[in-house]
Amino acid sequence: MARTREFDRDEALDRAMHVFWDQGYEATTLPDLLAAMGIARQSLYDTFGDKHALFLHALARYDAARGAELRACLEGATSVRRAFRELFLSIVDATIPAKRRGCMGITAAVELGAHDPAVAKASARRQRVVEAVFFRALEAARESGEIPRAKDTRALARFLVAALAGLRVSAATAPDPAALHDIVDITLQAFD
Amino acid sequence: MARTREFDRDEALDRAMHVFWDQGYEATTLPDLLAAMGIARQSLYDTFGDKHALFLHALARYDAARGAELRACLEGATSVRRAFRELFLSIVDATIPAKRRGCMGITAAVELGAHDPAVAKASARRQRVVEAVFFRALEAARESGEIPRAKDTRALARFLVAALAGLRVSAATAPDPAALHDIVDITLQAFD
DNA sequence: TTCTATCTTGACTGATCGGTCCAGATATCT
DNA sequence: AGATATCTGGACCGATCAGTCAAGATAGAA
Repeated sequence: MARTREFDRDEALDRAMHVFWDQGYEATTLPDLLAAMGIARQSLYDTFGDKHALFLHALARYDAARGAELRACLEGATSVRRAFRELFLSIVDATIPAKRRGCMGITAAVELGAHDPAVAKASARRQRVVEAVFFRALEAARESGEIPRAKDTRALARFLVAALAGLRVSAATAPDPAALHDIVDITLQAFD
Repeated sequence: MARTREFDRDEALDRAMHVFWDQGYEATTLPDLLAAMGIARQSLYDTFGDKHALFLHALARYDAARGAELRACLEGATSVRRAFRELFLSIVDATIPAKRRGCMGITAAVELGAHDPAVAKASARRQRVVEAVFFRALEAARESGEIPRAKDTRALARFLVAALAGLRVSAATAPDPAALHDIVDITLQAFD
């Protein structure tokens, strides 16, 4: 009936995601995207809509991948505290070296959130999802006795979401391993 | 000998700062700047150089103002802990309402830091300055006995810098007062 | 008053932006 | 094999970008 698409939609979206992730929204041009995605201009518009729509698709993909990663980190962990420690340290390690890539979610929220309702909504949603993942893990830990019964796990989850963002910003701003480890250590004291 | 400048340099720079602060670097156009500053194109180039140089000037001005503000908050406070509480809460209050303006420093670092050496350098410097201000306040508090002698004030200062960034990102992403107050409360437990 | 250095203004430039259109290629279905 | 729907590539569009240039206005020095 018709010609089939020659490129893989998800792979192309993945590549677009990485370009936006690396450069932000405004600094990314269509030629940048086309080169990275390896597809023609018209294919991009046919498949994803315009630049803004493509960005939202990429952001959703990022959120999904990131959410899965977080869940994998925390669910079924023997010690939630240790799981969070590893999570934070993995961010420290991932942000320091040559691959100086931050968090696409934070970049999107900071760069566009104030003026772009769709991005603001996505950001708020992402924050809720992460908080929920954290909260579930903390609740499980409280029931298992790892965390004191008296702990306000809702507040702790919120704090950890903010701490994660703070760590990422710090890591992106001044990648000093010693300082970042200090930050992680004190953050984890919130479990006591 | 020659005609005198008709506009006030600092006031014009201040207005440019607010535009960048509000919109970020890439999304801000020369016409935006000229309209806000109320000066002609040529005057901008003569006085501040190109857009990028103007941004660096604006960022430096922001850092100076912000640094003075922080010092005023912390220096001479009777209780450092209470001073930090007020500092954090002022950010919560300032970020929530209509004036949904984030932190120009974080925006600059996140949007440009990875690819713009001058901005990266300014961001790192700002972080060092803020950490130093925090550190001094904490040291003074330790000597006055407000904080336990055993506290690692260097680490605590670093943590508080990160916490501040995390709070700002959270406030910009999902301005829920209850959640933000939870975050502040747990952050302040680091003093115990 | 005259001279002159500098400010102001607005037109202009080449480049690049995001987005559209069209012609030709191609794979699937009948 | 033929018909056709869709993909691909590249030319093209008006708009807008940051930055420059030149001409006129203006204030201070002599």
